[in-house]
Amino acid sequence: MTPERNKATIFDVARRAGVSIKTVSRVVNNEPNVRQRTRDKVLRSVRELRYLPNAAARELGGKRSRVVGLIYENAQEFSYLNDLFNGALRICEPAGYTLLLRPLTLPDPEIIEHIRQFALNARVEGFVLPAPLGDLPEVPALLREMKIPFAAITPREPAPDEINILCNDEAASFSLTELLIDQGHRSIGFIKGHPDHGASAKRFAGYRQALKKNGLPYSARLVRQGYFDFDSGQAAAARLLDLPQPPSAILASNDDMAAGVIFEARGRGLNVPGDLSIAGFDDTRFSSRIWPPLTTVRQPIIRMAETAAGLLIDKLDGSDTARPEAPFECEVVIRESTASLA
Amino acid sequence: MTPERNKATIFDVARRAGVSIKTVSRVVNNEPNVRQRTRDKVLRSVRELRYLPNAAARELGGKRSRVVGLIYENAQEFSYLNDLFNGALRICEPAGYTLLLRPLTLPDPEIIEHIRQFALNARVEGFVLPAPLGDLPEVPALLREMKIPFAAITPREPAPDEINILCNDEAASFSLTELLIDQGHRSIGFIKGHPDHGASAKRFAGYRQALKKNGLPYSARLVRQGYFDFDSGQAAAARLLDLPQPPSAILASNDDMAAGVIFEARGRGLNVPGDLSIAGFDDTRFSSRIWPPLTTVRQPIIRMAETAAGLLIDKLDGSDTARPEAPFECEVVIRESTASLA
DNA sequence: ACTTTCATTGACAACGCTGTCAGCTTGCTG
DNA sequence: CAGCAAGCTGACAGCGTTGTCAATGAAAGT
Repeated sequence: MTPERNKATIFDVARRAGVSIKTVSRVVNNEPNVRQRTRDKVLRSVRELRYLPNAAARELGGKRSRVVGLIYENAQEFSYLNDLFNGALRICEPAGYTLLLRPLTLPDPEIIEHIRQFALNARVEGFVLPAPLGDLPEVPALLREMKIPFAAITPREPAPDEINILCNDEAASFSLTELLIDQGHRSIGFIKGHPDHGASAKRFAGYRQALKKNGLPYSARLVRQGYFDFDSGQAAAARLLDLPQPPSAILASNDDMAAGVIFEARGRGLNVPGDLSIAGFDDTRFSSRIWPPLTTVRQPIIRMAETAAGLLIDKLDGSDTARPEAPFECEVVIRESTASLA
Repeated sequence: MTPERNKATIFDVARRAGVSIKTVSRVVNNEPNVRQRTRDKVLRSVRELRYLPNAAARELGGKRSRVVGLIYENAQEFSYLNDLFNGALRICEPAGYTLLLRPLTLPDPEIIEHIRQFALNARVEGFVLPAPLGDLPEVPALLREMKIPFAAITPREPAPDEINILCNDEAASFSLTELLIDQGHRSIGFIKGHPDHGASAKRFAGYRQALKKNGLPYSARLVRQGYFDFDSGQAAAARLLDLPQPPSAILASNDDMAAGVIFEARGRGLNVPGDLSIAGFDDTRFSSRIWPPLTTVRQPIIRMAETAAGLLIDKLDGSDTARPEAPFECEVVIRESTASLA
């Protein structure tokens, strides 16, 4: 069944280089205490024989699987997942790590058990933990209990000795809100994100701060709860637009919901952005493809994922360079779904 | 570094059950020639000790990695990839296989080398090969050369002894075109898909057949080449709409391009579907979320992926039940981007 | 009852690597 | 130039399975 494979083993390399297998092992694993000349000899025969270490033997002998797990919520926006995966993969692959994906469906009372099984079955050495899984307290708790290191990509408070990648959601939300205010909007609706996502609170906070700083009143009527999906965005928009004095702009906590707002506005014959300005978050693949193209906030997900994977692997490899990461900067992308109030 | 793991080994199980490790191995691997009573005894201690076979030892001893690779074009529509992955995973995981993803960027002169490296590094035993990679002749050729079985999900001619999952693209395209004809459209533009995708030709063929059967003339002017992306769809639409006698309906070979057509139509102040009916293919996540919601064709990707993975694993496991699969049925989804000609 | 056959079971050698530890070289120190 | 530390190298024992093959037990045929 199994196809023919790379046949050269560490013995072949050792014989050809005239050293012991242990020395080959040292060279291949970049361990210290090998004379340069010896190292070169070994590397040459590695190349000549196209030697590829047998991962199974490596794991069995060395207790290291070199597997990094990436668990995520299945309902997440695909472009987010795609960036996440590609970013992490770009780091893991050259470092000799295998990146394993595992979707999880929320809510799920057995989620902890599923993660545990996955970690065990796949021999995961470390996890990349994107939002919203990193926001659930029990997930980090489980990993701590299992003593599996993880790199969270989520706007929570960074715990000591744990890797946590942040971006300045709050500041971005602030800017976006100010943009609308600068355009003359005085009544700005806000659709909150899923309460289990840490980003939701941050984005909401940025909105409130911008109102406050610009002397605009905060009205709870203009704020609706959403759940990051299209339908909840549409529903929230419907209620905002049904208000006796509907807002002239709506800020949705992500683009899916913003798309729902546009959908609802169109259904009511409203002109966007003429009658209603709309902005979102995330700069999804489709944000620029819908009509009108969406004003939104772009997170550097790929770089965040790269950093997360990089720090995690450093930790797994023991090259513990403890460096506190500065939050990543979000970027406001201004498109055509927002306009000055006539 | 490596966290504490499941400690029970095959020896522990064997001792507890009062048998040899080989017998435990037999039971765990569902091999024949074990008395039922013995099997039960072993299974009980497996359960009691929460025994989990060590995958590395298994691979080292048995030469089987139980890794299935899923390579895909990175530019692919995410929802397609997501369905693909989830479908395949749903089969692989319970069967004890690890599903490994590997994005590939096209075009890439070294793609073959990348796939080869991936197969070697990850010890891939079998591949799920979705379009358009399965359409490239060199990819199946490489896998045949490496003697790695694969299950292609692509509308090519099924090769003997190879797994190939099909769906009736052509018939779906035919239906979609007839739908427009039934709505009174007599001048229907068509935007072809990427020439490297097998589906493109099928979809185009269905269009032509429908015209022919309904006695409508075929005009090359009404056909433009696209590349499955939004921009090429928009560009093609621009040229069709610039025609002295523009079509009253446009059929795009996928939804991304159809979204581009809508975008272009809106930019010109055209009313969709009032002035122009538009339909696409694939029923992307956003197809129902853009305005107007898109009439399109839905493929049962998840089921296709499940079937592909299932047949592949059967083959890897040696339970070779050679069964010719009937093509999967696509489903025309009628939404609001198409309407009767006034 | 005595083979013969086949199902069932176990002993033990791989599999290809890393960890441990001992031994041999060097280079320095005084 | 002895004496010692540090650098370098190799021998060898695992690691936890599966594959091979021989041994045993049970069923069937004569």
